[in-house]
Amino acid sequence: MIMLILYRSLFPSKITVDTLFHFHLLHCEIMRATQFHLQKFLKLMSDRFSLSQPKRTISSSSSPRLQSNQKPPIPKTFFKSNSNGALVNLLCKDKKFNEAIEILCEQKRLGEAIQVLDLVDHPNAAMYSTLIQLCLHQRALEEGKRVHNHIKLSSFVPGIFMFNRILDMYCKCGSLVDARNVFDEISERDLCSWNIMISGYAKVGQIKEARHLFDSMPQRDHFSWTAMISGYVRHDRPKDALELYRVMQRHENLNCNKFTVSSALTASAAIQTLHLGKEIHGHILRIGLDSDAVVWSALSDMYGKCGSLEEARHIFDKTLDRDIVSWTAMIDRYFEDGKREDGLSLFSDLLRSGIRPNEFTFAGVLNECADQTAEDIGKQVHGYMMRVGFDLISFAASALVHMYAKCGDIDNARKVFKGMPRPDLVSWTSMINGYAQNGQPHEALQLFELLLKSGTQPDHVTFVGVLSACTHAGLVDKGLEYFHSIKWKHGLTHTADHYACVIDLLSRSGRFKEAEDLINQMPMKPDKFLWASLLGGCRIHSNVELAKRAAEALFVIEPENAVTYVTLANIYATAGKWGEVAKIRKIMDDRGVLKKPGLSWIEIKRKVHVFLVGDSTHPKSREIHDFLGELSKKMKGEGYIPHTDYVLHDVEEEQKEQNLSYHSERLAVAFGIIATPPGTTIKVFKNLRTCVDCHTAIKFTSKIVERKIIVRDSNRFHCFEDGTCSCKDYW
DNA sequence: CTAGGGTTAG
Repeated sequence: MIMLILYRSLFPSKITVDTLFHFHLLHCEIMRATQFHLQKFLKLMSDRFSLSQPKRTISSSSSPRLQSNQKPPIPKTFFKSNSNGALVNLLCKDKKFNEAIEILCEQKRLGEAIQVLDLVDHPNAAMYSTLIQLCLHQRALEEGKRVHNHIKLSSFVPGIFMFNRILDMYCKCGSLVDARNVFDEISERDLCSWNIMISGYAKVGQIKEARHLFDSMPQRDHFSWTAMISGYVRHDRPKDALELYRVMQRHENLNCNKFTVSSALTASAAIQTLHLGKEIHGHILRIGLDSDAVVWSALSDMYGKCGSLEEARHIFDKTLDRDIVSWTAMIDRYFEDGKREDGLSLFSDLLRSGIRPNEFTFAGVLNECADQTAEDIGKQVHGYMMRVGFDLISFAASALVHMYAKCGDIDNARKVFKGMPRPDLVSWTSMINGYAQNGQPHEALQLFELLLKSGTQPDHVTFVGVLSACTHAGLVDKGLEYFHSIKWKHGLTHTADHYACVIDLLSRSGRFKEAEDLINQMPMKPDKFLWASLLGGCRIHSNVELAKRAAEALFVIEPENAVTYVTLANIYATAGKWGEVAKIRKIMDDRGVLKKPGLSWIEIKRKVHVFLVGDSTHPKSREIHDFLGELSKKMKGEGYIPHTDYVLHDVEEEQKEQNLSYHSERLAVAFGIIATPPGTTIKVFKNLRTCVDCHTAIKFTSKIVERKIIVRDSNRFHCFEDGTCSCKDYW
């Protein structure tokens, strides 16, 4: 339609192949253009053609000339023609550089926008301003420096306004050194310059410098105070923040505003002091700031963190102009408090309210799904996100990857990941971890190599995934290589997690000497994860002496954890040291250590079925046990020998006296098989680690019933297929 | 849109 109108108005009497061709080109441009740009484009085109209108009427009789004179000027493409390329080219040809820069900046094409600068003889404040703004927004330090240098070399003399913008840009890009240089260069700093500098320092945690400037500045306004207060809050110094807040209140000429009170509220939430928060709440009511959505959010945050969730909800319900942030905060508050149902129900209220959830909302709900391995809900959220649209470069996208990976749906995780134009480090890490946990350690390592090639800098969390992939793949030396590369190649510091991973790696393969050496020379105290890994390794290789050392360390760190006692007892039992076994039993009784009951669950037709060990409460219990009895016979026929040599079972409270008592995962798997059509993949979740016997039994089961069976235990995913498990018996 | 607050994963 637009094409037709444009065409008629410009070429009322003539259609030639050439003009049609041009219109085809224009059409392509228009189709790519956004609504906003379309208007600009049309205006530009009509300006152009109205100028040459007289010629057009004359030439309507002689078509050849019309074509040569009237050709819409489509110059050689200087700028990428992916969208609005021709428009930008036209604008540049017309020397409308301002507009060209504006359009490129709006499309976040920073590099090209800076290129335009080089075409301009005398760039003006507007151009620089737009560019600096975008650099600031994109946190593009290098580009920002380029523009800054351009300004320095040009004839343009920046005013204080421009200086402050540059200052802010450097601060936001995290380059406080550059910012400080600019700050020191400015001859006539205004209050704003000081405030930008202070908040720059405060934001990155250089509180000392911030405070120094704050103390030495000629005069302060509420911006200065608030910047300082929020700096303290952000960097874990809530007490200093509240102290400053109190001092500020004593200055009568200073008004607390919504920014100040929200920071103060965050501070009292951080030290979990309800009465202080209530005091500030009173203050807020007195000065009438209670209608602000952000203040509300801080208020509800404070009440939530100080243990008054109902009060938080009460305030939430009373707030009239709740924005999406308030909703998100309230929903997440429920999740934090373990109230998944309340959180989800508020989320569905939100969907009904018509307010569009943002990336944070999606991320919050998806992360909850990931924690709960609620893939079903996660998928629904994903579907909703597809309908309303979401940014593929956002928390939400990486939360999706995380959710699928955590739920063991590695295919969907990969699909989302592949769809991301520029996956962030968190997505890479989730994906690597996902592969590692889902029995695809080689894919995990391949992906890590891809990450390095992409130029993204891995961090300490990424290496946890990499090291655990090596562990799962049994690649001990490769793992050690990666471990050392953390320091010498990537300049990162080893964390306790890295040490725990390497100890896991070494002790699983029985290289205890190296493991001990490493423990003795590590710079921090070994944590419980490290000792637990070591203990696990000792169990595999029956290393009684070292197991004792590891267990003793664990008894100090977490005396209440039954797993340690049970594992140690098992190691003693395997070594035939029954006296020691009895001792441990006694210690457990004396200390009142209770074993965590093992439970497994399976979701079928949106209903979750939970099983305890030896459970017979399920309505289909009879069928389940009958099925397991039949299965047991077939398994024995195939060569299955039950593992009953462990006196104290791994982690579950159970006596394996008769075959009638099955571990919860066996029951869940059995139920899955009888409740679904042949061939359906069974997916079972378990809160504890699965035991050797069940692991073997499920391997047989997968072969006998010809099903893919996925069991996610507390450690990892096991994917059983045709008699083997993806973990290759290494877990 | 010259400075400031709340949600923030692996």
